[in-house]
Amino acid sequence: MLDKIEIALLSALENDARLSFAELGDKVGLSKTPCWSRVRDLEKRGIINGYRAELDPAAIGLNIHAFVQVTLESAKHVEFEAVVQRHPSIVRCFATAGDGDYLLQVLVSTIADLDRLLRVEISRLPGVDRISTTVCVKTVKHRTSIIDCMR
Amino acid sequence: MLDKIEIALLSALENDARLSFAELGDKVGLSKTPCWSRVRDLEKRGIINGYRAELDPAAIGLNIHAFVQVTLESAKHVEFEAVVQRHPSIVRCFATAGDGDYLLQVLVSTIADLDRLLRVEISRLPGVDRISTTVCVKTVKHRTSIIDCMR
DNA sequence: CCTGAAACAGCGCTGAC
DNA sequence: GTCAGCGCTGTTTCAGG
Repeated sequence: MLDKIEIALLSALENDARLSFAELGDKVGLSKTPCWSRVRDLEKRGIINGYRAELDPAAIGLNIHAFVQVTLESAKHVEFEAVVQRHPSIVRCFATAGDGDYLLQVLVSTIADLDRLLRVEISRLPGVDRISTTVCVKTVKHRTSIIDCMR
Repeated sequence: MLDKIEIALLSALENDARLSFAELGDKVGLSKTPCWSRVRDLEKRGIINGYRAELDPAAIGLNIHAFVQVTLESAKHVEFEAVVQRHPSIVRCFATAGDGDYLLQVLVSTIADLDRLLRVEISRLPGVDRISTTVCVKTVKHRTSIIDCMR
């Protein structure tokens, strides 16, 4: 599925997406031509989804980071997901098996913002029965490369 | 704290970290020199933490995505965090306020891997009292740019 | 599959304005 | 902020192992 060179390419690009193909080639032991074509191939196969600048939330004033477990009372999944998609403070949303139907990851500036988000924006969403919030007090680990999970 | 041009730069780079400074300049209405110096400044201020290729976990065989809430019985935080840091399948770890002391995000290939991770690797970690696992069955939303949370 | 060379436009980066 | 400039890079194509 993935050979050693592809894994090396992915690992390098997960650490620094702005590497030039010459630098990339040095890291994986390839000249820039095959290096370029293999990266292009990884993009076409949907393995590389894009290249993103990683920002520090706290550095731009997003000091509150929380997880919200949502339980729906009724089959309002479509409406609920639509609202979630368009809400700017909801960074991620996962449908889950276990307690709760959804897990939301939210990012806001102040506790007042969090309060408003939870009590007036999420709780009143169509079909929401119960929410349970967990505030993140420290980021212990933030792995930048998921390719290491494969070993 | 951040002016309009900086927000535009961050937004553009969160969508495509491989943009050249000339392309970036076009998007924000700047020539490439000030564009370059402002991005460099954003990096030095710690607002831009790096540039990462975003991979599709499922495309590389990481089919199981789960969240694990961990409660510690004793003051073994240091040892626990050290093990978490070095475990390849644990992508993220947050210390939390609320039910549970930590929230782990894990990525593995198969249910068997998840079972082993939970029952032999995490449960037996120093000080672990209770764990509660939530499996992600669908990613509803995965916002690539957090700069939108600021409005 | 890979390398190496050649080509050109465009790039990162510096310095002067 | 702008502009001009240097050397190197990205991308493509080609010939060859």
